[in-house]
Amino acid sequence: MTKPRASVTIRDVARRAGVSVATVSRYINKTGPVSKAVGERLDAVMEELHYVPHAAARKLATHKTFTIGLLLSDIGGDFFAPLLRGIEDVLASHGYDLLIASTRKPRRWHGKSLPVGPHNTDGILGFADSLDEDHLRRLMAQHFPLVLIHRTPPPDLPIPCVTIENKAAAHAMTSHLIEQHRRRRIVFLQGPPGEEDSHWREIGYRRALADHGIPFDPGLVMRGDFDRDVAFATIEAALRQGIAFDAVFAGDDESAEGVLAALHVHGIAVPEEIAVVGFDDQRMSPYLTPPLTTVRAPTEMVGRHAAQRLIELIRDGTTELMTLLPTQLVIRRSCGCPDRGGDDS
Amino acid sequence: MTKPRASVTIRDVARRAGVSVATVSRYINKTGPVSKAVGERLDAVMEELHYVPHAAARKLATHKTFTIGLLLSDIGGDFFAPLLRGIEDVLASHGYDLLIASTRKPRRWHGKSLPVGPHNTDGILGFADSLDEDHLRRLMAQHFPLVLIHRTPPPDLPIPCVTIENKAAAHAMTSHLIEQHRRRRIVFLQGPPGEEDSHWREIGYRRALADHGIPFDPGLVMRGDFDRDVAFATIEAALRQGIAFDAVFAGDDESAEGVLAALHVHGIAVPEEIAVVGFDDQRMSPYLTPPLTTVRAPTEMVGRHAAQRLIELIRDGTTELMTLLPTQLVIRRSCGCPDRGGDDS
DNA sequence: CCTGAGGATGTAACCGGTTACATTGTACCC
DNA sequence: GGGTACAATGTAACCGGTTACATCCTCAGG
Repeated sequence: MTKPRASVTIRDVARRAGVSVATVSRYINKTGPVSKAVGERLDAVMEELHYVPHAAARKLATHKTFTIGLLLSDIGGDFFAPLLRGIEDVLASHGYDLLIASTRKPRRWHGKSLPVGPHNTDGILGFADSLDEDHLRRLMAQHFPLVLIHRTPPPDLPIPCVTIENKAAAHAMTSHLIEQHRRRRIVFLQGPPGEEDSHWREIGYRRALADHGIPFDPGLVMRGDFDRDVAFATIEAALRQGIAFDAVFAGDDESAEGVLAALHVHGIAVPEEIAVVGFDDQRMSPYLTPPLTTVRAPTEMVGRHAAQRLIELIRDGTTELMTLLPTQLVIRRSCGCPDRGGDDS
Repeated sequence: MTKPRASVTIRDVARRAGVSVATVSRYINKTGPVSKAVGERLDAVMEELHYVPHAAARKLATHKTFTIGLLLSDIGGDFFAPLLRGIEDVLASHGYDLLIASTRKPRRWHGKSLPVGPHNTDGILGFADSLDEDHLRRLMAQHFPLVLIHRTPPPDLPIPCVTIENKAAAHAMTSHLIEQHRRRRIVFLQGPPGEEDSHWREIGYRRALADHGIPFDPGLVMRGDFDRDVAFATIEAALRQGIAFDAVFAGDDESAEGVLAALHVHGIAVPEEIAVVGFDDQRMSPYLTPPLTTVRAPTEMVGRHAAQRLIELIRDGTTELMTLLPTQLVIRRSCGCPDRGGDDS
């Protein structure tokens, strides 16, 4: 019923083939010479017995797990699928397994010990704020391979990270609104407090204002939390207070959706009265009304690069510290540009 | 540089605390009596040494990995994020780790041996067609815990599975088109060949036709492959051939998107001339033009139930064989129903 | 005072691989 | 013919935990 405990071990294979376990191990791992005849016999025996080496035993003996851990602060969202696909694809092609740990609540592990680490993986990928600074310092102290995704490390910690070009894109987007569409009072909707992408996007926004001689008005920077409903409420409040603005640069597409909804219920025309742009280019963005002008984030590439960096770090002990992937403006209609027909999707 | 091999073992802890390894192990696992005084000393020492038990060693000794494997035929898409979230959440709450193996190409492992199995996990979750029938038989023969997701096992294999109510929903959706919107020539767009969800949806569709006395026309069943572009091409071809139809039941929302696009470029009014409905209720579906009437699939719940079933199977050696989760019609505009304003999102 | 029960702890075998080292055999070269 | 090099293989220790079993101690009951 429960456990026939029939698991086949390397000794069973060795006995059946009339050789020693060392020979079997060497043959499997190509780690020493084995005669052709014995090799063939082993192939046959292993096939016959359905032998599969026990991962834990191997890990214990070699101190290599060939597993990497991925820490996510929140699984779900459009973000996650392409990121994972990129990571998984690269890892698989190098023979690594992927162990995932996630949480609904951001910062679940802050202060606690991590579910992945030296005891069960060869290295870890940490997304955004999934790890706190203590974790980073401890892991570095142990020389444990670690790569951050969408997050830069504290200045004194040389931890490789992979993230996207936020500032330049935000600058370009803001400049587009100013130059092409003559907007001057542009609201910026921030992400959650401390969110790094949002931080850089805001910097780019401010820089663009400065570069065009538009004074920065702190009253135009509002909370969006990368959340549809928060953004909706924020814009409603702004309208009610009579704050004047002619464009909204939402921190991400999620909040842009809320902005569009709020303007819609108030009967304000987009883009004629108020232009709206976002960031990320999510799946639904082309279908919003009007189609959302935004910035495409190469999320799958982020995953691929992060995995690549980590593997190099494990193998060579070193890799590039900073990988910044390019982003790209996606002009649709919500900024005021004309319909360009069969756009991408 | 490379490996300071400074890993702290249970013997280090034992020595430092002046007790034997057995005592330490017993204390950690609460598997035998340990005096209060020693317990406190051990707590202190473990904290001081940052001791974390080595997972592989424990697994080897206990023959329990506390890890489950998830096999995906293709990661990515709106589908996976909620599914994974559900799985991860339940597993984590029971102390299980999640090992993921995926592929871009469907059926990558068909005929080959699997990346997860008895050698590295306590049980596996298999999504749709990720495993072939040989895999299923072999795993069953070894009594290895296995739960299928969005797939039912061959009739002679008692493998638990978790899937959604496709037939009843498809029946209800088709009936809605017939009864509420007087449609009689309804195209059904199939998923990829062999896709099980699609199969049941088609059964529901046919049953509804029969129940309303509408003769089944095989010429109205076409390929959609759950793919936007395939669906687009199929509808274009149908229009060009002059096939008469007044509604399209797309096998999923992805293909419904293609249908809408094709009808749009041909200047056909939806829903006035042709009604369109889908299945899944993806993120973008409310934003299509017109907003898509579809069926909501409780994907996160599927993940939760599957994980729950597997854990029961591992713990108790048995669980329910079939879990069928309810789906729900989501009426929007593409079927011809009037706008109901602030719909869900 | 002796005995038995049970609490607290230690000793050592074991899980299933890997690998350093030893051993044997054969071919090759001088 | 003797020595060397190297291919092919075996022996046994080791990785870091768990756990069956043995030991020792204390305390209650007769």
